[in-house]
Amino acid sequence: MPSVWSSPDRPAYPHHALAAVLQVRAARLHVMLWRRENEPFAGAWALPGGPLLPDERLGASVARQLASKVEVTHLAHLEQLETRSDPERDPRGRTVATAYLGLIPSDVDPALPEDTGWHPVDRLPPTAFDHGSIVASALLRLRAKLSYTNVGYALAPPTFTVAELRDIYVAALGYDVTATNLQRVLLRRGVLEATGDMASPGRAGGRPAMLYRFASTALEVTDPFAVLRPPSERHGSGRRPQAANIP
Amino acid sequence: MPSVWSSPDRPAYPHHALAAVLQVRAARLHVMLWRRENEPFAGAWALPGGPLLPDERLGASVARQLASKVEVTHLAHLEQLETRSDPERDPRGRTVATAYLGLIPSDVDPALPEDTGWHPVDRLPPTAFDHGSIVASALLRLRAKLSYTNVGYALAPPTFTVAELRDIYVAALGYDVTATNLQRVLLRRGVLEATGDMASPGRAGGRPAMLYRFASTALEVTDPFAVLRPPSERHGSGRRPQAANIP
DNA sequence: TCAAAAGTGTTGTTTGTACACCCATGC
DNA sequence: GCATGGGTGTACAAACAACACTTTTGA
Repeated sequence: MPSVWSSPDRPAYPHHALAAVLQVRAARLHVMLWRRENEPFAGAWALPGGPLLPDERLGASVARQLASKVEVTHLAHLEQLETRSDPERDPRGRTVATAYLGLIPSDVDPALPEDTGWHPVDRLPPTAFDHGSIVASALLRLRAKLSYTNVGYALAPPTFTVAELRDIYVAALGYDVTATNLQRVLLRRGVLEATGDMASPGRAGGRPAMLYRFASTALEVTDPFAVLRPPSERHGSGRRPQAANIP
Repeated sequence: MPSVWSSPDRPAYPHHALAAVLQVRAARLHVMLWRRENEPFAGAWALPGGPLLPDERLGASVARQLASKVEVTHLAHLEQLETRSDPERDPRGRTVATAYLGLIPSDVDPALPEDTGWHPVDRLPPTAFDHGSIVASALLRLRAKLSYTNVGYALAPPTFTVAELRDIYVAALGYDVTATNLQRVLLRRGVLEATGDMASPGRAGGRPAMLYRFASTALEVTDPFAVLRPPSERHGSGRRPQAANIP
């Protein structure tokens, strides 16, 4: 097998896999960043990631590199985001980077290396390379998918009350959502299901809350676009169109 | 931390930019493919594309490579789709490829090189590499975006009747849409606007149709998700959430 | 008995589909 | 006038937001 290394007629580029790992912590959405020790961007914060290895796929590469930061089993969701190719993105020389979006449920608090920490997405420290804008992309992607898929499962604990879920959605979406309507929408869509258990009220009292869980922990499109749908099932074949790799 | 940059192995990979260019032709959605002359996959059909050059961004690379096939000015839309990294995707050796989705309006018929042609997406010839599944991804992306953005402008001529637009949507979506409701939805959303002109009826007669155009020829999200919207504008700040890089 | 928290009922609005009906033209 | 499309009007349904109201607990 020919070498993967560069030759004059086959220009080759170091390829990095990056992860924007998001988690709701203390009612705010955070992203995992590590502090660079060396130039370039010494002291700035960067997304975890690193070079793609010769017989690795990008998805596996991200997972491998994240393994040095957190237990990968905590990652409830991982999806490809976009590929950045600006020749100037790394001052040391040209690299191409493919970014992934990762999500961690709010109930785990993985031990992180010394140089790594969580930062609120709406108040990022100085970031290295183009990582700041990658975080912005990740945010947009997450917010979109929260609205029309069941990705919430990747941010929420295994079971939760509607109020707890509301706090997670509010943190992730960045705007207010009422528990009443959140419950109704997600139940109607079959995204949530009751566990049958109840949470005990806090010391302030109040009616005990039901515990819910996500009905599925695989990504599903739950709100196939309301518009331009195919003719209704009454006469037709009943097939709805594939609900898109949004992506 | 040891620098990966100074260490001897800094694996690099040839990177290809590919384009799945779609156009509605004769009431069917087609994709542009060229026939490979040489091994591997000699005789199979491939997406246009080629190697990323040393100071090129991926978007520019796709545009450059497409220029050898069609006039790039015909490309009404171009967006990044996804990056494929399977080590086995090219039997000659490892490559990474980033695919783009391109759209050409139905009223142009660009001259193509000898080896290049249009193929209905629902009846592809044998395809090279992973290009068949990339076409499938492009299709899903297009269909999703037709429903909640104004991408239609990139498939339609500058002006058109609702019936003509309907035919384009039907071809692209792969299921039936009524002209009546398509018109209503797109007008209500402000996606379409009347030109004031009329089309002359065919020789079979019939009421003359109004000519419409897309109000904007830049990609816009026209149906920010109907769900989990922020509190209504009546009291709040009125800001809707960023409508996502769907992408 | 009161405050706190959870959940349900109800109403109004928006947005879409379905389908009947009216309109303008060629022959 | 009549066939052939084009366009509008109306009815119906689904999905959601808003908000009042009821339920169930702790103190």
